[in-house]
Amino acid sequence: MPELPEVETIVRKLRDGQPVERGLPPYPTPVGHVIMSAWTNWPRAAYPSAAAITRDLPGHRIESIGRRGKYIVFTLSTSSLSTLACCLLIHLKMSGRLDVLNAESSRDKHVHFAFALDNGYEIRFNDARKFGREYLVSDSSEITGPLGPEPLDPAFTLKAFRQLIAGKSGALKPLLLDQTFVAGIGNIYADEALWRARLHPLRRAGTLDAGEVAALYRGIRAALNDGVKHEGSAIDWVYPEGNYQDHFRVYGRTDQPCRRCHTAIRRIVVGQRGTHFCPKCQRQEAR
DNA sequence: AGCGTCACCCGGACGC
DNA sequence: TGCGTCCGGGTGACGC
Repeated sequence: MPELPEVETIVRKLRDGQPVERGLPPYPTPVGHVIMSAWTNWPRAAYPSAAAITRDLPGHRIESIGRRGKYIVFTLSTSSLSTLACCLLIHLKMSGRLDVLNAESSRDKHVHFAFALDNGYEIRFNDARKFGREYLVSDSSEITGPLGPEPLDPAFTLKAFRQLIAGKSGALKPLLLDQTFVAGIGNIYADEALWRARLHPLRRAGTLDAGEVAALYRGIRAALNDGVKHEGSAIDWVYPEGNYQDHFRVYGRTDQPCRRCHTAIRRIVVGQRGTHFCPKCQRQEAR
């Protein structure tokens, strides 16, 4: 459920030393600090392996913290202890969160990966459902290479989007969820973008006219920008962060009135995913 | 290429 | 209260 806006919020707060959950104390930014040790008790989440990460992560300095799609990217530089530059990527998947806490404090039972810094703090990957993954690679593109463009990047123009969607023929909802098409959109923001564009989730990409392609482009950008503005969505106990859930137009609003036309929002399943839309203003047929 | 299906997990919701 | 069952989320693998 962390999608682009949630991951972006997490990255910004991590850089600034702000906790992900209200009530937890702030902490010094990890940027500039050297990793002293690494630990995991869930080897299958570690790429290339738990042994490689616990062996090779210590000694690196955290140069910067960024985001690509739904991946959190720690760019690591060399230090006196280590001579190879590399990247640590973390994908939170469903239930992951990152906490920065005093290394002496006891770890929650759902922490499966942690690394300690030279300032007494420890970055902890807390993941109740164990779907998350961490990757230590020399070049982040090894992991993020297949991803499509960043939808909020200035380079992601309407012209670029037209070229991107030109060869596509399948239904819009699965297309938006395809990270190699556009990076960072998940189930919530796909539904929200389609509502804004007035396009049915099962509409075929190849049937859109120029105006509808533009509407979809604007819908994607508006939904994601709005999500970032509200610091993401806190839709259950996993991510007690932003308040975008209070602004959902369709997601999770089954049987509630459409905010445009008051028709009851419908829920269908598309590609195993709950999909919410307004049956009146998101018509399936082409104009 | 695109689509369907399953697997990976487990906390929480729900029904009894 | 306790127990059983189902759900859902992102993604990769696999089969058609």
